This record gives sequence, structure tokens and C-alpha cells, in this order.
Amino acid sequence: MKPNCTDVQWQGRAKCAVCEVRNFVLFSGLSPHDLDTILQPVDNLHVPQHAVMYEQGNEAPSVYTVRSGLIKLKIELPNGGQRIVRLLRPGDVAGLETLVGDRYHHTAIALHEADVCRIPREVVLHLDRTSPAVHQALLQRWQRSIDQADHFITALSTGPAESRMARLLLTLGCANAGVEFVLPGREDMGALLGITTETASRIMAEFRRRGLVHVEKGTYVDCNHAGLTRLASA
Amino acid sequence: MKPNCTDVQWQGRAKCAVCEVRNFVLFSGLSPHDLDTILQPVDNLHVPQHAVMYEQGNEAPSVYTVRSGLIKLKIELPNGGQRIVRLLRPGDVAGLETLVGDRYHHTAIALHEADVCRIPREVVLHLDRTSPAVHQALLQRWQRSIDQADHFITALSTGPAESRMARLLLTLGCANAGVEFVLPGREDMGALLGITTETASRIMAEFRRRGLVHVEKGTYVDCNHAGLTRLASA
DNA sequence: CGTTATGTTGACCTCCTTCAAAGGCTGTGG
DNA sequence: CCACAGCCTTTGAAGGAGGTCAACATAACG
Repeated sequence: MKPNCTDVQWQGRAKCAVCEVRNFVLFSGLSPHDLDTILQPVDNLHVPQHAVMYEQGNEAPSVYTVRSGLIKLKIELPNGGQRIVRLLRPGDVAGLETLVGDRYHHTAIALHEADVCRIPREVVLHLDRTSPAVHQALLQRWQRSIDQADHFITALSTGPAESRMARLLLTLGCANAGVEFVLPGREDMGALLGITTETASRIMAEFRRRGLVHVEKGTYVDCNHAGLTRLASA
Repeated sequence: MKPNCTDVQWQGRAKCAVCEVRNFVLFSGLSPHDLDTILQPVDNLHVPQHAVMYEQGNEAPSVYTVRSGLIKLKIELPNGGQRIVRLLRPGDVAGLETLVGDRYHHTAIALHEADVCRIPREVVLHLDRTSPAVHQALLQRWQRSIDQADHFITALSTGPAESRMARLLLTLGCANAGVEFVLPGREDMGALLGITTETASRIMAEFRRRGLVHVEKGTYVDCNHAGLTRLASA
């Protein structure tokens, strides 16, 4: 039996007042006092790579905000497969469906080691009612989810596999400079683009041969932004 | 020059108090008095088939609720093509992005003759702030958009074209009984599924040969629900 | 140092696109 | 009323893109 290193780990009560991405996330409109009193029940969690935050169909007691890392939201397909429908980065919110329903609609898994805050639905509902700023921020997150879903349809599910892969790399933050960014495994790429693992592998290999991407030492990726952009719009 | 029968036509001020789908749409929580006073600026519009309600990138002054008919939301692709990212039926809302931004994110076109109510963004924003019921209804519509987008990714953009087409027909309300429902043109089917018009045509022809659907006199469609369901989960 | 997941590559075949042409439906004008 | 144009749909043939199955390599991990 493996050491249980894929379990979500509790890091303690969140210290929202000093949170470095607070202005970025949901509670930018709250006063320091509100932060201390209202946000008591917020937990600060560390999510190791491949750990499951919550599962599709389960009771949904909490909303999560991403502080660092990368989270994938996937949906199980009737035929046993799976499809990733969203990628969440710092500042994004997961589990908003809890505000209008009682079940999670996706399974949330960390693609890359992440830190998240777990907020009970009641806290969010209360803030939504009492703080116009939080309310507005919520609407914005909701809209952001929609925009991202649209992007998955138009950019990652449309056209030949090669173009989609180029768009995925650009979406992941692929820049000319050797900026480190998370490169998902081939299987996840397949689930993101609606293609098979083998095809994902072939395309990545081809990109490497053509000098469109250089992968060094794991996740350190260097890529040809211009070349990928050309492919993306084909 | 054709008679301009594809322009959106003004039908007069909306009479929300007697609207037959009111309980279905946004304002189910309002008192009759509120309906009369607050909803003054709401217009009742008739949208002929193929008419454009609004266009992607344009200034977004209004939200629309669908009272009857079928609306498609499409996005222009960089390479000149287009992709339909959502289908709106009675009770659905279009243009919610106006509440957090100032541009429409899609082009909205009637797939089938429709009746809609046009509501100025300020009215919706005001009601969102003052009526908890409307506020909750708004959140639900937002979530519904997300669920539909997810459905487009998992059901209409995943797997072989034949399965996707089966899922599309089921999504459109294809039932065993000879229920009348709107059958989009082949080109729209292609834009819905991310396949070419020819492939859409071929698959529909094949479905007809196999007795999975019967099309009589235009839009009157009879289909084999069980058979389509089998294909859909393949 | 074997064992197991993950990535790569090849061969083959199916599915889908592309390009092209023909058929059918509708509206318009003679 | 018919002829014709225009649009949508259907169908064909050919080529390419991607799926499938299988073998192998590489890397992670006990």
C-alpha cells in the first residue's frame, strides 16, 4: 500500500487578512474585521498532485478558491471514459454549483500541487447576500466559468488535433521565454482535447521534432509562441 | 430585395403580469405590483427564423429571456468558421454577460421563430439587488448556462460523429411519439457538433435508412428513442 | 534491481474531410 | 403555369487524419 500522499491535507484555519492573493480572489471587498469574524470556518488546504478535492455526484457542502497550482474538473462519460471540461488556476473558484444545488457536477483533481481555501456554502451564501462586492465578485467568477467552458468548446474541441494541441499549450501559458509551466500527462491532454493518448503523444513528439516545444527536466518547457499561434489559427 | 422578414420585430411593452411562462422565467418571485412598475421598460419582441438578436462583440445593453422558439449562440472562429456553443429554449436567458461586462460574448440567432423579452441591464441589476428571489433565479440561470456548456463539451464534442448526432437529436427533444420539434439545417448541425455539413448530411441519411428517424413534411420528426440512446452511449 | 506506470512508435484500418457534381425544394418572373 | 435561379441537401470518390491494437522504451518507485 502506497503512503497516502495523495490525500488532501489540512493546513489550518485560513488567515484571509494576510492572504497574498486575497485581492485576486473572492473576498477583495471585505474589511479586515469582516475577514476575521466571518471567515472563521474557512480552511486552508494543501492538495498534492493527483489528489481528489471532491467527486462528481457527491454532496456539495463547500466552495473552493484556488490560491496556487492547477486543478482539473472532469466529467465521467457514459461509456467509461472521461473528459476534462475546465482548468482552474489561482483566483478561480470551484464548486459554485453548491449555491443553487446540492451536488457537485464535476470531479476536481489537482493537476499540479495546489493550495486551496475551502469555504462552507453557508458562508458564501451569507456574504453574497450581505456584501455587494462579494456578490459582484461571485457573478464574475460564474461568468468566468462560462467563458472558459466556451473556450473549451471553440478552442479545444474544434478543428484538427494538431491545432487543438497548439491552442492547449498556449492556454497553459506557453511563452517564448523559458517560463516554467505545468505540462499535463498525455492522458490528460487527450481528455482535454477529446483525442486518444496515443495521438496526444504523437503530436507532442512531432512538435518537439519541429522545434515548437522543448521539454527539459520534467516540467520546464520552452516553446515557440509564434509557431504555435500559427498552428492554432489553422 | 427581399421583404425584411428576418428583422427582429417589436411587439409592444411586455405584460409580465399575464405572461404564461412567467413562473418559468426570471421574475417568478415578484409581486404583481412590482411587475407592473419595475418592468415597464421590458419589451416583447418577435424574432423570425434566422433573425439576429445581437452580435458578438457589440455593446450589451440588454438581457433576453426566451418565451418560445429556439435560439442558437454562436462564436466566430479565428479561421472564419463558426461554432454553436449553446441552444436556448423557453425559460433560458441570453446575454447574462452584460451584468459583469459590457460586450456580448456570442451572436444570438433564432433557429426557429421565437418570442423573447428584452430587459435593460439596469432593470436586472436593480432586481438582483432588491429581490432575493430574482437574485436566486439569476444564479440558477447562470448555472444552467454552465451545465449546458458542459453538455456541449461532453455530449456534442466527444466521440465519433454518429454518437454525437444521436446525442444532439436526443438533446433537441427527440421522443418516440411524433412530437414536433425543430430540426436544424445540416450546416447548423455541423456547427453544433464540430463536423462538416456533408458528414452531418450523411449521418442523417444513414439514420433515416436505419429507421432511427422519420422526417415528414419539414420539421415533423418521429424518432426511435431507444435506438438513438444506444448509439449515444457508444 | 525488478516492477509498474507513463510515454513512444509502428502497422493497419476506419472515420471524416475535401472536392466535385447532381438532385430537390422554393420563390420569382416571364 | 412553367422555367429558371438560388439554396440546401444528398451522394460519390479519393486522400488524410485519427483510432485501435500491440510492441517497445523510458522513467518512477518499491
